Amino acid sequence: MTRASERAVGALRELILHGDFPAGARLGEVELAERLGVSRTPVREALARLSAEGLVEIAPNRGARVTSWTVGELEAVFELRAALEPRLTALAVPRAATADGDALDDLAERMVRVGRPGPDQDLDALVPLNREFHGRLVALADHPAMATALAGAVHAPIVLRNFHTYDPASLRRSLAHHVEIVAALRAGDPTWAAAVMTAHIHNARAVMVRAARHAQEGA
Amino acid sequence: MTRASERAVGALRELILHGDFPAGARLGEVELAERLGVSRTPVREALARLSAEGLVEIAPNRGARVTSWTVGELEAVFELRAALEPRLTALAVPRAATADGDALDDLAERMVRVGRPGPDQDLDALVPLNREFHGRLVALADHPAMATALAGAVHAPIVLRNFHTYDPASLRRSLAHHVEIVAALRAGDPTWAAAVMTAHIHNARAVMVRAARHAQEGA
DNA sequence: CCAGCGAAGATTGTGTGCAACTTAAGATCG
DNA sequence: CGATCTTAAGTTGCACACAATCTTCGCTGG
Repeated sequence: MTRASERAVGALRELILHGDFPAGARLGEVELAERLGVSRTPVREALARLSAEGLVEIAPNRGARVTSWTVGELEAVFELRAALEPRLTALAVPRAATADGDALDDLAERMVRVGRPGPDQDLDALVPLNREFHGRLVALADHPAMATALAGAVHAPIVLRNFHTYDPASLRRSLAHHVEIVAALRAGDPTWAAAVMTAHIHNARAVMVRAARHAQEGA
Repeated sequence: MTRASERAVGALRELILHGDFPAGARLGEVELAERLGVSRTPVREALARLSAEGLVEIAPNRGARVTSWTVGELEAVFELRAALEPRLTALAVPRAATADGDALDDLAERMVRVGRPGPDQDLDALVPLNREFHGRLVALADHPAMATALAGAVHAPIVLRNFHTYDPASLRRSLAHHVEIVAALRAGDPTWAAAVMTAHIHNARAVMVRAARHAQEGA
């Protein structure tokens, strides 16, 4: 059997990312321990690790909560992504083999199909595909320092259930960016790829900030 | 009394940064527990947190070791710093009050005095001053996302006991950079400050990479 | 002599009990 | 009636014990 703390980390991360625990929700240790079928010890370790990832916040003697983001913090996260992810994309270009391009192309195409308005549209299916796309790109860059620095930042938009907040034009742009990044990668042009990634992130930033502002005022 | 795990994190971080545990050294839990006067539980938590900071590496069922850096990883860390720290510096400029400029000026001047060749030179004294200087700049930027992303990277050079590896010309440049950054900050010019910070990091990178190469070949 | 195997020792992973702290409700006093 | 103190319930922090895993050393066989 795999390690209990390992399972706890994965399970809890999925629960949070999937929205079972909304932002700000309290994460009691005994509650999680029962739910995950382990004792409090691995739960504590899982919370500590997710805290390092930025998914939960731990207040001493007061327990853990799912991280909640102010508009300002959300903008800050996108600034960080804008600083790092284009660089990683550029690094990935010369390292990509043909097969990597094929895999990314497949992902980008599937996202376009699933994201296109109509009866087949499934915005929830976009989330894992998007994670996979960006994850593969980061892996190709083969730059652990930047990858870990980025890791804490990428979860924030996901927690906000992002694709439902995209307006049609922004969503179309976002999906087109993926396709264009693959094209730039296949053309072996890191500057092109990085530029599209920059645009991609700024587009996402605009969507998320608008949504967060709206949610904040609406509440 | 303050929390045991908190003390353990701080104490262990200082021990590693101070060089009591060389890179690659094994960190047995019972050994640390006895040394720090706590039980294994807070030690494990401390190791987990320092692992998130990048100071130690944990292998499942095989314990923790002080992170050791290959030349390639070291270069990667400096790439990350080059991507983030100039931005943070630029952000810090408009937020700095006169008192902040004074404090940074004081630090920069003390570093110049302590770093100047002669009987008063004390390269070990530079380490905490340098940490404080960069730390204050990061704090001024008031950008938690970037700050935490950077946190893991800044330790690496310190672990390598850096200032002893500087040749006189590079050291002089490095100390001059600090002074110039303060000047740019006082002039309210973020572009200037960011540019000097970029140069500062590239200068450090050249020194560290050369030293790491030398150490690797010498061993 | 070397490779592979096996058992003992050591170390990490997990469960559980108790102490310390936080928090919220109720009582007491102004 | 409102504010503050008290108290009790619940939760986290820590220590310790046991289980699982890894490592090392010795042994056997080729």
